[in-house]
Amino acid sequence: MRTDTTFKRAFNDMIDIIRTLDLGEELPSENALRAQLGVSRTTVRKVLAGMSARGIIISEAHRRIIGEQPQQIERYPKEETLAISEQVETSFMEWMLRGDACPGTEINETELARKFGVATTIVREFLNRFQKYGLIEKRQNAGWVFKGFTASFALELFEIREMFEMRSARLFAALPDGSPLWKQIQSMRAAHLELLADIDARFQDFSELDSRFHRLITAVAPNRFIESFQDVIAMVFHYHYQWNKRDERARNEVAIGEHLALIEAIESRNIALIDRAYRLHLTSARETLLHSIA
Amino acid sequence: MRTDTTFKRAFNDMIDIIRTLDLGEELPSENALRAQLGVSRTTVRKVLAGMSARGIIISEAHRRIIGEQPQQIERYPKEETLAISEQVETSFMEWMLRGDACPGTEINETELARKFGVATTIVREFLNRFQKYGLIEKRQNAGWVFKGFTASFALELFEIREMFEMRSARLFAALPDGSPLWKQIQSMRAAHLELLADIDARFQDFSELDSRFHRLITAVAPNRFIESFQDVIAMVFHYHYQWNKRDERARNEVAIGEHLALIEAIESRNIALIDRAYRLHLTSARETLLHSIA
DNA sequence: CCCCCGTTTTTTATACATAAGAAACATATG
DNA sequence: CATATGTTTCTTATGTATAAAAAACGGGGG
Repeated sequence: MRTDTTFKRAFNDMIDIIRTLDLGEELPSENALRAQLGVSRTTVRKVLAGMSARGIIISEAHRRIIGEQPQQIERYPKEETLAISEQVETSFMEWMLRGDACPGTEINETELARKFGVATTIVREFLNRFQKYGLIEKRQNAGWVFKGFTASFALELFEIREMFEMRSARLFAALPDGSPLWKQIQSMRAAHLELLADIDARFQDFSELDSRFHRLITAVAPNRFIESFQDVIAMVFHYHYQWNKRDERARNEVAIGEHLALIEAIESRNIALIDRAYRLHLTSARETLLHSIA
Repeated sequence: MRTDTTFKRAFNDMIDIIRTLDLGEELPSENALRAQLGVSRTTVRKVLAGMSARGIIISEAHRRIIGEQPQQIERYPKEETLAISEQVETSFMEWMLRGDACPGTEINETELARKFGVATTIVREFLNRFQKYGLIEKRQNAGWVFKGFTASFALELFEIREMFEMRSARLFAALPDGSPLWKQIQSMRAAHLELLADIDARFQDFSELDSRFHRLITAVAPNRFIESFQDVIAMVFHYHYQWNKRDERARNEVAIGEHLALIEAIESRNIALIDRAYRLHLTSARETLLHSIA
C-alpha cells in the first residue's frame, strides 16, 4: 500500500553518484551510500539490487563494481519520486489557486480524496498539517472551510513578517564582529549579485534565494516560532507565484536590489538605516502580493 | 468504529435543558434543540429516543412532553463524552509532563498508540496537529522527536508573546472612544475584581480568565497568526500548570494584580505606561514559568 | 410558503490491514 | 575487534472498512 517513492528517489540519486565513478571502480560500502543518499540501508540494498539486475553494477562476493554507466537507463519520472502526501500538497494548492475555491468554500475530505485519487486518510492528514498556514479552518464533526487567499490574509501575514524580520535585523546589527554570520551575509550578497548578472536566464531561481536570505537573517537568534512562520511565507511565495507569472522577472529584479540595499544597511549597523531598508522591502513585497491577489 | 461521544455529550446537555422545564411541558422542536445543543438533528433525535426509552420524555403524535424529571438517571461519565482525539491529547500531555519524556526522546507512533489504547491513525493525526506547538518535530520516514519542555522553549515563547501583546496593547490605546471594546475591558476588570474577592475558593478559575483577557486585547486588530499563537500559550498554561500546582494561589493572585494594572494603563492610553505594565506582567509570567520548569 | 418531522444519503471519526522503509540483530571477513 | 553484509523485526505510509454524525430530501400541516 505504501508507495516506493523513497526507493525511486534514491535510485535516481544513485545514478548521479555512479556517474562520478569510473567503469570497473568499486562502489562505496552500503553504509557510506546510506549516508550519502539519506535513506536506510534497506533502501540502499534495494537500489543496489535494482542496479545489479540492470547490469549497471556487477556484484561479486563482498564487492560491487561498476559494470556499465547508466546512460540509457531511464530515471524514474519525477512524479513517481514524490510521496503521496507531497502529491496531495501540490494537488491541493492547484485546486486552491486555480480558483476552484472562493472564500467560504466548504472543503470536503471525501470529495477531495476522490478528486485527487488518494485515500481519505491522506487528505485528512494533509489538511491537519496545512491548518497552520491560516488558510483553512476546521469545524467540529464537519468538514473544513477555506478562508480564502485574500487581501486580509496577505495583510495579516505581512504584519507578522514585519515584526519578526525587523526584530532579527536589529539583532543582526548588534552581532559581534567575529560572528561567522557576517561571512555568510557576504556570500549571500555574492549570490545575489551573481543572480542579478544573469537575471534574464535565472530569474526563477530567486524564490529559493529569497527564502534562504530571510532565513539567514532570522538565524541570528533562533526562535522556533519564527522559523515555523517562515514556512508559511515560503509556502505562500512558492505556490502563489507559480500561478502568477506576471512581471516575474521585473519583480524579482527589484527584490534583489532591495535585498542588496538591506545587506548594506545591516553591514552599516545603523538601526535607522536598517529599519528604513526593511520597511521599503516589505512594503514593496506586500504591494506585489496584494496586486496579484486582486 | 466511531465513538458516540457526541451523542453522550448531547444527552448530558439535554438533561440540563429538561431541568429548566416543568413536568408535562412540551419540548422545543428538534431544530430548536439542535441549535441549543450544537449538534445535528440526527443526534438530537437519538437523544430524544434515548430519553423516551427511559420515560423522561413521552412522545405522542407530533409532540413530546416531559414525563418525569431526570433525577436518578445517570449522566454519562465525563470520559465517555470526550472524542478519542481529545483523550489522546490528554494522554499525550500527561506522558509528556509526567517526565516520561526528556528532550531528544524519540516518539514512536505505534508505541504511543499501544500505550494509549487507540488506533495509530489517531496518534498520527494528533501529532500532526500538535506539531504547531513547537514541542515536537518530524523526521522523514521515521518517527518524531520530542524537543522538550525546556527553558529555551519558554524563552522563545515569551519573546513572541511580548511582540504580539505589546503590539495589540498599543493599538488598543489608539482605539476611538466609541469602541465597544472599552465596555468589554470594563467588564473584564469587574471579572478580575470578583475573582480576587473570592480568590481563596476560586483561584483555579484564573487560567481561563487569563486566556480570555489576553484574547480580548488581541481582538483589537484581529490577526489569524496571533490568534493561533494564543492557542500555544493557552496549551502551555493549561497543561503545564496542571502538573505544577506549587504556589498556584499566590501566583494567580499576583497575576490578577498585574492584569488590573494593565487595564488601568490601557485605559490611560499612555503608551509608556502600557509598555511598562505589560513588560512587568510578561516578565513575571516568564519567571514563574521558568521557575517551574527548572 | 415555512416549519416540523420521518427517511435517505453523504461525510467524518476511528479502527484495522499491509507493503515499503527503518532499525536492530547476527554473522562473516579482513 | 571493527566494519561490511545478510537477516529479522519493528515502524511508518497509505489504503480500506464501518459506525456515528451531519446534511439533504420529501411529505404534511398550519
